[in-house]
Amino acid sequence: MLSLHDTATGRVEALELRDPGRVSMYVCGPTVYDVPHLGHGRFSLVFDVIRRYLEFSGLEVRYCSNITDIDDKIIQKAAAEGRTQAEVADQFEAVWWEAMDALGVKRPDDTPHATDWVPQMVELVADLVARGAAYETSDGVYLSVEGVEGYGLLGHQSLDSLRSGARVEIDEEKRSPLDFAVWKKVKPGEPSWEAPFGAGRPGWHTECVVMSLGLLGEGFDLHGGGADLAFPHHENERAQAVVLGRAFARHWVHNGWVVVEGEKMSKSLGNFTSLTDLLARADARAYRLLVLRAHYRSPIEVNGDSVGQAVESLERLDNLARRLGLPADLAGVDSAGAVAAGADPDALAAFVEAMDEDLQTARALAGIFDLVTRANIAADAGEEAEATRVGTTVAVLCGALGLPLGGAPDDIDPETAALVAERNEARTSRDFPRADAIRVELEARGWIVMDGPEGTAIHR
RNA sequence: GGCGGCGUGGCCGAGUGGUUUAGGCAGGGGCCUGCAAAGCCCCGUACCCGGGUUCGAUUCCCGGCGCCGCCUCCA
Repeated sequence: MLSLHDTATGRVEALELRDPGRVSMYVCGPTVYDVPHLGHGRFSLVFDVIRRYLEFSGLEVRYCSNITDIDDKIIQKAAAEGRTQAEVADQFEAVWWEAMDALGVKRPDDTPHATDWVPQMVELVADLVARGAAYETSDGVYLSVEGVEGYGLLGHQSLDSLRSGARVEIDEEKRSPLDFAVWKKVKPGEPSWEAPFGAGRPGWHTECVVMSLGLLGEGFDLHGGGADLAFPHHENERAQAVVLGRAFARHWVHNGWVVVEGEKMSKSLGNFTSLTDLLARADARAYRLLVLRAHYRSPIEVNGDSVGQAVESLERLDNLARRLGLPADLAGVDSAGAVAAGADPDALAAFVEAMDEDLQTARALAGIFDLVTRANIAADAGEEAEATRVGTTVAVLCGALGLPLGGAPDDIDPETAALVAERNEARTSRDFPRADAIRVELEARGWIVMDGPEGTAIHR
């Protein structure tokens, strides 16, 4: 069974499930006000890999990830561009899914939108007020964190130290600077919903409590997101659930940053790269490989060099697939089916061991590359059955990680095919100057030429 | 100020109290090849600094130095 580092306890813990055999996970999705950046790509890939690995392990997974489609930034953007909040949100949500599809991130089972859950949020806020845990001010409704048991669990801070370090601006009406808005009263020109405590819109921290509990139920298994969401976002979600006496996430998982020259990548620093740009420039699998190569909680450096290195190492995988004619995608195969599909049981066990231990994808990947070497050795020796067996293992394990293999045969136009045939003739008749000239010609047309015992093969 | 993380060979990036090595990329040498490409083999004597624990530390402890993050509705 998979163990993961739990932000709440600070330790690696076995994932103990609410319902044996079934996993419910909620991952905080994007606020759709702009194109996604590399950080969004990383968390999506990390949790996609967790999800896929759980499925590979034979568990039934319900994966839920929200779209925040009402928020200050969306409203600001809409106002600046003379559009509605919904238009802005729709536009960037479309961009989001396009990027996710390109990355090979499986679609979540549920993609709740905040604006579809407002009545439930109003109900929750009313409940918080009725319990005396939240109070109304002139601009909204705030949750009082003072009485919340265990507040600071995810931030690993006591209430006192949080209070002393608080950098939020002073709001005279708030009882504590740490209190957060569960409802924001409408300002002129803003979209709003009716509520007993005044028209307005929900605070960010409220949507995820309502939607996660609403879709996955109390005590769902895993709640995740980027490391900066642990505090205050997740802390505040948890605070609401605690006040309501509702069991919340059993495990908390957060992934590390994408960094640029050692610094956290963020929009405020202006050092972010859009995911869309990266995907336009490089094989999307390269980013997944880059993410898998590092531990999910470590920072990763993403730049032209590191992406380039990943692209090169992808070649090694694709070359094997091409050589052995491996299937591109065995993603549907789980660990039980892997051996039946022809995978090596020992390699499979090593993979599972690495992954189970807090998702050591780097170690798992190293194992896969060792298999690539083994498969090539077997193929060199003419041991076809062994080569296929080991190669199939590579395909299965890559499939488990959501990393499809390339190397599928390319369509070759008739003119190029004629050149290849001519080159084969030239080589057979040992007319090497002619053969070399044709190779140059083929390469100029973007083909990679490989001569084998059975003649010339070309790809890409 | 509080809390947390990191510092590994040319680069990216794992891991471990000690035998033989993470892995990838790049580089050098060799095999194979008509020549290449791909593939295979070998190589460069890596663990920020100073103490301590230990038979032995890159790995544990303490202290430095450097870098980074969270404490703001940033993934």
